[in-house]
Amino acid sequence: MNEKLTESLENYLETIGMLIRKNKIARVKEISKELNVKNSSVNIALNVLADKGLIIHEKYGYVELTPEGKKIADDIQHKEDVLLRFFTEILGVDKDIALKDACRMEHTISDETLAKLIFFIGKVDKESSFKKAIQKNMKG
Amino acid sequence: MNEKLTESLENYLETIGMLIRKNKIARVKEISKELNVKNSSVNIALNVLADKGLIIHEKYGYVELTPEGKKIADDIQHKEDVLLRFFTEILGVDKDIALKDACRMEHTISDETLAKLIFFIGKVDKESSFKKAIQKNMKG
DNA sequence: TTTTAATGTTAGACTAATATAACTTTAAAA
DNA sequence: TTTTAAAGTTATATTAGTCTAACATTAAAA
Repeated sequence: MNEKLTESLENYLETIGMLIRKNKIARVKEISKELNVKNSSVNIALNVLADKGLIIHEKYGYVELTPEGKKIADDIQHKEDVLLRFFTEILGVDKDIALKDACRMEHTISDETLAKLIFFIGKVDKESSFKKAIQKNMKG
Repeated sequence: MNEKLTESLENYLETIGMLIRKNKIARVKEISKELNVKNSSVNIALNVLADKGLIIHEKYGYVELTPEGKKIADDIQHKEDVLLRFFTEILGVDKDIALKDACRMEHTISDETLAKLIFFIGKVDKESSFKKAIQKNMKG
């Protein structure tokens, strides 16, 4: 059951989650626009995700996430958020570039490394001396 | 000419570079062993890389990198090294996990983010108070 | 020098992800 | 209520990367 998804399928799930958050509903057209693919490609991916029990998609209807699908979508979104924060707030990477990097790396970072990274960001936030040292150091 | 390589082709180049560094020569068998693929898969990839002018491979002979191929191989290896150092030395990730993560992320990190990361690691190394703060903070 | 094991190559098949083009359904405008 | 444009679907094709199985070459052992 817990087969690792491909990067492509993870992106579909994440996008569906984002659209539902933003618009309440997710439609094929919106997904294809977001991912820069054709409706036909979306349809094929949706069939695969439905087979895996991660979405519900009735013909010509909206796309919904099952609880399991939502869990995965949220997990990937969380990884993106953490990476984005690290790149922008600590490394000082330009926001657009940081987002692109986060969107690609979110599929490959391990849970262990993610946990360490979250811990690191937390420490930086909580301890002002540490934060100042970083900001001072990353400017020059 | 400067078409972006696929992750798979990048891995082949990087592996060829590593084998030449380690053994002076790179052979199909060694590449397939390293990447956990079959010889036939290696052969197909080598044909593609040769077409792109990144390797030289005469039938039944060793595999060599062209200057352009070596440049790409070194570049990817460098990205891996930087990521590995960050994960192990600063985040404190277990070495095996850190290496796996680095090997996947080396294909997606941008030059901009890499540069910032190198700068960050350099600062941590040079300023002992900063380093101490990080080590102290990452233990707990 | 011949035989044979190891290595390398080629042909053909499969999977995943995409596209185009033709067709269907839905829903909004006339 | 009918027409039509937008959205969704299906069929078919292509590309990249892999595999297995059959075949070829090399080099080492007999």
